[in-house]
This record gives sequence, structure tokens and C-alpha cells, in this order.
Amino acid sequence: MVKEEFKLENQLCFRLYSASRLITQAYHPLLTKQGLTYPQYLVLLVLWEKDAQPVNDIAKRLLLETNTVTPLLQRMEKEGILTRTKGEKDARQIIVSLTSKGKKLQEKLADVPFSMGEAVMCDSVTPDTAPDLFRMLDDIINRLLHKTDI
Amino acid sequence: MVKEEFKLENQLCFRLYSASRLITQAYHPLLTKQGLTYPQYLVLLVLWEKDAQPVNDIAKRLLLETNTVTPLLQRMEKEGILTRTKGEKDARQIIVSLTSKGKKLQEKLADVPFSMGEAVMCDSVTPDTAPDLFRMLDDIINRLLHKTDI
DNA sequence: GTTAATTATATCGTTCACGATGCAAATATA
DNA sequence: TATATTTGCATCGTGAACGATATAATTAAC
Repeated sequence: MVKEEFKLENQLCFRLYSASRLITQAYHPLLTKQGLTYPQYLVLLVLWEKDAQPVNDIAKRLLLETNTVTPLLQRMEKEGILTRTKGEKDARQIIVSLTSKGKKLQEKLADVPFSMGEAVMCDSVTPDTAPDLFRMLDDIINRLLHKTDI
Repeated sequence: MVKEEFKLENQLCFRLYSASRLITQAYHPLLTKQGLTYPQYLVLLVLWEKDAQPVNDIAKRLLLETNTVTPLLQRMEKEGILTRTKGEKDARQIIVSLTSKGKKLQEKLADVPFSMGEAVMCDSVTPDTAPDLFRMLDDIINRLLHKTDI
């Protein structure tokens, strides 16, 4: 008999991992129409909120390392979605700015958040309970971000 | 002003994506000691529950495609954790079985589930509330698995 | 004002994910 | 029993993630 703690059904990690993958898959048809991937869409969310940010700020916002974000931004630059220019104040920084194409994508993707909201709503996840889910996930994220070791 | 639905803070997807990545990172030091990655650990969870399964069953259990699982299993075979042998009944199948090394890993990883449990517990996620979180994630997963389109 | 330490970004190598495609074995159909 | 379809697994190409390492610019220390 398998110990309870080793059963796949009892793993929080597997649920998060699967939910994350499946929701990314759900985004795929919506984003691929505009030639975007899901992490690229996240970059756009960050830049739509505040344009012209250094690589580091974008990475921090997405909780990613720069060695993940840099190639991502390079691909998006090649697609003409954004530009990467040397910082004037600090020559080490690369300032990432949206092109007009990048800005216009927001209108073209206007219905994506609503589509995804509907795709995810179900018996236990409703506008009423979503805040609880958000709080739990935020707590887990913060706990894992700030833990020194396990 | 940025529309509410486009703010990173209002995205369920980003929370799931971040939580999943961070929890995988938390597993890393525990698993890397035994030369394992996180998806490889998931494969072991499946095989510890039931040894000698075809590739397809493992993939279905993990909600992954065989083109993801196959190379993963090939690497684990190279590490001597499992064997891949042709099915006797159905020659198309590859039966994946644990080696003694693969079986012994369960003892060496005995404290991992507990370590991860502690790493994740926080104010809003406790043994009391975890079932609610599990149910919500399961509902989201099932909804996304069974939706025809969005 | 040199030298040392830090910071911002990039490069490299490995492992996933996953769409697209290929191939051989098994099954269904004519 | 030929032929067509389906099924199980593998290969290939692309885009993440991420640890390790490198490089250049800035700042701190002496």
C-alpha cells in the first residue's frame, strides 16, 4: 500500500502544476492568433500598465530571473512588439518600450480576460469565492518567496 | 489608466503560474540531491502507486502528452531509475517499470512531502482550508480538461 | 584615483511542454 | 484477407525556466 503523503491525489504541487499548464493551454488559441505566447502576454500586461521599464523591473514583476526574460524580450523585439534601448541615466540598463504594434495588441486582445474568466468559472470558483482562492495563492507565493530554506 | 481586467494583480493565471514555478523551485534542492527533477518526481509518484505501466497510462495520469513523457522516461532510464520494455500483449506499448534504485528512492525522499507541506502552510492555507483549495483547483482542472472550446 | 565589490544584462547548457509529424502495430471495415 | 483507420510511442522544432557563468557599467572602499 502506498503511503498517503505520496499519492498524487494528495499533492498540492501537482494541482498547481496541472492547473497552470492547462490554463496556459487555454490561452494558446487566443494568443497564437496574434503571434504571442503566454509568457509574452504576461510581459505585455506589465508594459501596458507602465511603459518603458528596465529588464530588471519586468523580471521582478513577473517573479522571473533576467536570464528567462531577456531571450523572451529579444524574441518580442524581433516581432516588432517592443524596443530595447540602452538606458541614458544608467548605461547598464536596457529600457523596454512598446511599439505602436505592441500598444495596439491590447485592443486586439480585449476579450481575452473575459474569455479566460468564463473558461475557469465553475461550481466552487465563482466571483464570490475567487477572492478566497486569490488570497490563498498569494499567501503561498509570498511564503515561498520569503522563505529562507525548507 | 489601465483597465482592471488587464492588471496583473487580477489574473488568476499569473497566480497559478507563479505558485507552480515557485513550488517547483522549492522542491529543487530536495530532489536534486537524488539527481531528480520535479517532473521526474511526479513520474515516480505514479510508479510508486502502481509499477509497470505503459507510457500512455503515465502520461494520462500526469495530464501530459506522450511526446513530453517519452524523453523524460528515456532520461530516467539512462539514470537507472526505471526500465522500458516492449509490451508482450501489445507490441506497440512500452511498459515502464521501476528498478530497485527507483524503488529505493521512495525511502530516500520520505521527508519530501512533509517538507513541502510545511513550506506551503500559511495563514490562509492550513489543514482546515486546504481541502477547499484542493476542490477549487480540481474544479478548475476538470473544467479546463473537459471544455470543448472557449 | 586605483582597486574591489556590486549591479544590470546576457550567454550557455539542460530539461521541460507541446504542436506537428512519422511509423509501426493493432483493429475495424469492406 | 486486403485495405483503411486507429492507437501507442517516438522524433523534431520552438519557446520557455533556470542554474551557472560572463561582461560591462556603476558604486564603494581604500
